[in-house]
Amino acid sequence: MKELDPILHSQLRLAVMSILMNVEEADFVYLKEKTESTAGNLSVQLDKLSTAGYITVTKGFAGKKTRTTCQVTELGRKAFEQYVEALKSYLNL
Amino acid sequence: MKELDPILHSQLRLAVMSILMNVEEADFVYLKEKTESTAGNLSVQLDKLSTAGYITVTKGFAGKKTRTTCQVTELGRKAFEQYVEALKSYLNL
DNA sequence: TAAAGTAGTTTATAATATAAACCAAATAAA
DNA sequence: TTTATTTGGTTTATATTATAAACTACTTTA
Repeated sequence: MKELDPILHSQLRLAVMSILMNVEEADFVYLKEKTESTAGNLSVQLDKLSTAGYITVTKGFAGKKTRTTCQVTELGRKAFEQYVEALKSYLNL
Repeated sequence: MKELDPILHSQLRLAVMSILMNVEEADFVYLKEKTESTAGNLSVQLDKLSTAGYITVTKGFAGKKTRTTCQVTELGRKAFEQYVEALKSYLNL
């Protein structure tokens, strides 16, 4: 049986990646709302995705407020697609 | 976003369930080989699935050797199907 | 009958996820 | 204008989970 990438096999990280696969970019606040996660948890998981090279995290400003935006990388896109393929063999899809 | 049943969202437990969904029953040794897990890990995860009511574990004999066989329950079958549905929304399938 | 193998379980440890506590800047209220 | 309050996060402590190592009991082989 295929290995399931442990970086992606986590509910919150998978949710974040799932969102990022369908948009150009998404910011911290949006991801937090969409995933209904706590800020702390989200922050940690974004770090892990970023450290793995699956997303880029950019800190900027929206007016005077800080704004953290995320984008999936090419590596992340590939990892996600491979994860989906691996999972299919478990789910009988 | 839908919740992913934490009992199923574990590589080894998911692998076991995936196997059991397609066969009448499977024994410990077979599951261990198929999943390439250690006996200890498998034993623990079978317990969890059993405690959740997702599988039944029956201890019997094959000749003089002990033989532990597992079967998925109706509850387990439903949980697995719901898990698949929930995952689909993450994977864009 | 001693050694090695089989079929597991129990327990200790490492890794993970999660939330609570915290911090800094901006805005609102007194 | 100083003092709450809110916003947008990060760091750290804790609970949960996964995993393998160590162990048990019984069987087969030498």
